[in-house]
Amino acid sequence: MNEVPHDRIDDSLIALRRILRATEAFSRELAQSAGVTPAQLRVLQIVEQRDGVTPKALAWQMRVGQATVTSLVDKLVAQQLVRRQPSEVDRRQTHVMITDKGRHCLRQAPDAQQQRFVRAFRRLADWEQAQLVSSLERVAAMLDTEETDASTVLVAGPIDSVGRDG
Amino acid sequence: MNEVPHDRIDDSLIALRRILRATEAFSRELAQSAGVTPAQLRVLQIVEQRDGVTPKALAWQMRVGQATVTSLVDKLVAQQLVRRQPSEVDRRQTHVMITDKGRHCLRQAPDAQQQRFVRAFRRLADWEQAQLVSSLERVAAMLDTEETDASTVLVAGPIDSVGRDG
DNA sequence: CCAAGTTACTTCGATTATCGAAATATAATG
DNA sequence: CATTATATTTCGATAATCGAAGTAACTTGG
Repeated sequence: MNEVPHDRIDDSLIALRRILRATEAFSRELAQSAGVTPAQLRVLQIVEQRDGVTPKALAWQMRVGQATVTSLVDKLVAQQLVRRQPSEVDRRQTHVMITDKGRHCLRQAPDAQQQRFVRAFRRLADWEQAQLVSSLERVAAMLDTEETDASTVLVAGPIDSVGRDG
Repeated sequence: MNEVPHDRIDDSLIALRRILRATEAFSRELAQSAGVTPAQLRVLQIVEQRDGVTPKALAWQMRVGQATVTSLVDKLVAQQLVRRQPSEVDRRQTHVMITDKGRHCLRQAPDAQQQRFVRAFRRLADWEQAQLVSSLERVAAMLDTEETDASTVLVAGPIDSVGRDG
């Protein structure tokens, strides 16, 4: 098992690269079809998932500074896609809440990436699906650093309710 | 096989999300340790792989406008990491060539992500590695659109020679 | 209860990435 | 040669991002 042909590692990295590129490209299109920028869409998605999230948590999850989050939330507030609500328990804190318009905006985005993925996934046989999940999780574990809080990732992960349409 | 539990799809998307987040975070660190910005690093990596690449090809591969590439290449030229060389066959074209300093800069980046991945990969049993490659390629195929030119992806994919050190 | 320190957030100023439109130079075509 | 097409750059604008400084509110030691 020490004999590892580099071809396989390269193949994996190539595939990973393809996945990343596809996702990046889709995220751009997706944001455009929702009428917001990619960074704003990320915020909006997180806020929908964790309604009332604080700017600090947003910053941590997105790996950007708080100043950046302030700026992004400003833009979304200006478009009335989210609103700020001061916390009642700790008035230093602000809760970012999604608005109906924000939800509607997310619904506008057909999420072509997930649709494509879901369609392809459904065509796979049961054992293939299981294997796919296991492999993806394995790769994720390989790349994940310890600093990543698993629970947060799980909460933040699913991007959007998927397949609930049928 | 029509009965597809959504849990599995969600699990896949969660894992994909984790992979993306890990990669994003690493790319930031990586670029920082190389002394350039993430976007500049992407250009530098591509230029190393496809020395003499034209701005148009760069723009296509990165999915950004040519104006953006011009700006990025400007920055890299200012740091003497790449240079522009007018084409001799078609003087409208410019070739972007990496410099020794540019190569050195890339070497400075330890590429923690790949190292971590490679280390983990080597610990897997043979059959596991094979399965991983196959699964990743399957996912990549699921996400890839037709517009993506396979040959270009392959040329551009491997980011860097990997594992050649040991 | 208050002074000092800490925390959460925003503001400000600067840099970078990005785009589209216009400009420039060159190639190709008829 | 005139026109059209292509490759690139320039220009002006917007967005994302950061660090540092500022503000308000909580916490804690006395």
